[in-house]
Amino acid sequence: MDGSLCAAIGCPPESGLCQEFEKIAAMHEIARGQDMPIDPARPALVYLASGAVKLVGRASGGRDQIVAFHLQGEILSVAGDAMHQYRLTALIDTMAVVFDEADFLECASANPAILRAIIERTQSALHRSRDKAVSLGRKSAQERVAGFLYALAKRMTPADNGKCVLDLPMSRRDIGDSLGLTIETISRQFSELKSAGLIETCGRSRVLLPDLGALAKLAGHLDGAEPAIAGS
Amino acid sequence: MDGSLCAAIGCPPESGLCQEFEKIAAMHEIARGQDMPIDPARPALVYLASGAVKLVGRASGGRDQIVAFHLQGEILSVAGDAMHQYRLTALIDTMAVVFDEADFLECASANPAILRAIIERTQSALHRSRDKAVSLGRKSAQERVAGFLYALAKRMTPADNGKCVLDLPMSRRDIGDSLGLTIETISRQFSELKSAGLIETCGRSRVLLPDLGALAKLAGHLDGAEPAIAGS
DNA sequence: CCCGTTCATTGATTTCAATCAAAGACTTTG
DNA sequence: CAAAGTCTTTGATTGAAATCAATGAACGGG
Repeated sequence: MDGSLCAAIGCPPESGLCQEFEKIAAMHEIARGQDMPIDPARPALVYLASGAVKLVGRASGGRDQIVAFHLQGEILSVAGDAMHQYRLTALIDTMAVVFDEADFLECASANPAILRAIIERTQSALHRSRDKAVSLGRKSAQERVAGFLYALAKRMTPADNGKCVLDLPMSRRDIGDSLGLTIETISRQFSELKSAGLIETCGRSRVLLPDLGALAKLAGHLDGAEPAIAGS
Repeated sequence: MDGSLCAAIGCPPESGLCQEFEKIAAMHEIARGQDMPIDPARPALVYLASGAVKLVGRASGGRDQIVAFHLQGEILSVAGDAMHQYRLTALIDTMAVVFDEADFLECASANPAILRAIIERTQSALHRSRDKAVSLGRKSAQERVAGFLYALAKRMTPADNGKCVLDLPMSRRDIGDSLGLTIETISRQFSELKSAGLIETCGRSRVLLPDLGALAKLAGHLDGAEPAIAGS
């Protein structure tokens, strides 16, 4: 391993714990577009040393739903006993370290800092998943696309609040699979946002967002009190 | 407190840790239909000593999406910094113990067993949330309703595999808000399932499921290999 | 540099669930 | 037990996104 896992989870290098983890770790080099082998019987923890992946759930009929994107340095948990079947696919060439969850936790038991790091990351994933559920369950195509671009901007360029430029690391299909929409709908929404002056595109992946605030508003998020209705 | 929290998270009664937790705990008695006060600025951990709650996310325009149901004995984490606004509403009279998350983890740091219990519960919630995302994003109304009933049956009567009787603890509106559908659509799907002989209803809440296997099939879950298409 | 492939856009039509509207069933309460 | 209210069911219509179909733009290998 390269030690970046230890840095990521706050494991002190001098503790010798890294050597312990190394014993139970399985390294996987996954080329862009390839799936990571997952044993459904054994819950796994995956650390992304480099690269980026999508976690995809599949319903019958080949309908795919991307449940999360994960980037370099993140840790994710993959279930054993879920209703649906999941696979982890590399968006770009990726180096992943896979642990059997039980083994990892056994190993980490001595170190509360690591356990707390896992808790924190799992909770972030949970909270993002909940937000996704709200979007998927209750929002229009336009709101979902606007929210997607807004969230991506916030995640990739946290500082800039007015405008920003994005290089989308995923295809229209991936965006559709993430938002529960078809590629055609994604395309149409991009066109509408363009007409509305809220985005400009350049090639397939380059997007300019001139007014992040307006985008957030379109996303239909409820931040702050809902305007009161007169008489109620 | 009543000690059930310690039992739930595996905290040894003789350790004196329960007394520590008691210091940072806030008890809340919430009547059916009432919201639990949540401070959006402070992430919280909530233990349900008794009762049942729904965690509801709200988009603009008053559109509600139930993100999870939680029952007696469960622990849930409520975010501070989410895209949407969430509230925790009691389905029945509920006794909840609320902790500031940071305080709780500080207190639990000495005890890896507690941290592992939190990890396990958070991961279960995450995995269920992912399954929900797949349903919300890619499934028809019929599949969602069938899947809902199937999952509820599995959760409430884990032993019986053939048929079972449910007493729905939530209204049609709650089911709709959980599945991203309207009450009318829920009602229509119930009627269709009735005609198909897959459910029988008795009053508002009593439901008989004579064929759990057929229900699972209708739910569109992908368990096992997808049937190969000839020539591909 | 050009051709071929893949990916994205645009248009026409269909479909599923939302919405609008009304009637019927179950509870609760006086 | 009756009345009031809430929750549920059913029906008619609308609407947003899926699907079907074709064109057009970007990338990559020869």
